[in-house]
Amino acid sequence: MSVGLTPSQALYLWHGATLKLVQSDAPDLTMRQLSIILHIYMVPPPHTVRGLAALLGVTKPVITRALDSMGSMGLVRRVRDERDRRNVIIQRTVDGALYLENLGDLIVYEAGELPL
Amino acid sequence: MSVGLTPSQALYLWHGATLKLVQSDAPDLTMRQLSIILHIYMVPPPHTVRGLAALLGVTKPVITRALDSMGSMGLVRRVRDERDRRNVIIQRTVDGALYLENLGDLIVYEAGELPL
DNA sequence: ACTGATCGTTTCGCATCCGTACCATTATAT
DNA sequence: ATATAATGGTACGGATGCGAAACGATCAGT
Repeated sequence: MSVGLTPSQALYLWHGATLKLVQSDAPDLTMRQLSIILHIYMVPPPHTVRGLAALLGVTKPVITRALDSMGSMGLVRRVRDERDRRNVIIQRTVDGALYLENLGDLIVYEAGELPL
Repeated sequence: MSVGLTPSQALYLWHGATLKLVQSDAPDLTMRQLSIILHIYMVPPPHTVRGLAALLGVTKPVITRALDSMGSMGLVRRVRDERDRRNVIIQRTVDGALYLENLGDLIVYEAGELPL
């Protein structure tokens, strides 16, 4: 199954998906927050604050605040690393998995609506 | 050319694309702003403040402010409708077209990196 | 001409996000 | 034991976004 995508199709896809995302009542994540939660769920652990900050090219407080926000939404969870108690390991949650599952379905649906 | 996309592939695609977008020096658009500019460029004109507000399900000032921001970035342009001077027609710009062209290429590149 | 509706903008108070700088805790090296 | 480094969090001032409400300009109906 190939995912050959033209630039025009790519933009149509993003147009439809972001529109649905904005229209929905789902929590309105920042682009950075979305990038963070996607990374946490799509890339094998462990994930740390410092690692995410370096990956995104932003400062640590950005990650801390994003985890605060998404944590209060129940999308991610913080756990102290017992092997090195300076670290905080960011973990997935059921609600976070549901959120991304919903996002994935939304994009797939938009892809189905694409003009070929 | 089919765009069959599994939910997993969709999330990988968004993961890669949002990550590159955050990492880049490109102006950091809000999800709403991104949705607006995509709509302006992907859907035939005319585009008005009220129409966009209704489409996104947000209030008018949100659109006004988004146009202020993106206007100062040179991504969109406002023009009075001479047939009905109450209306403001939102138009495309060269810089806006370049911005979206870049976004489209970025997504296409990520799609090429997708695990099949 | 007058009235009411429509459209975009502005103002207001509030919430959130940003980067810089600093702090508390914990680990490592000497 | 002490000093140094590393990690995440907090405080701060500034920038930006938000919705509700009010405003000025313009149009349409009578």
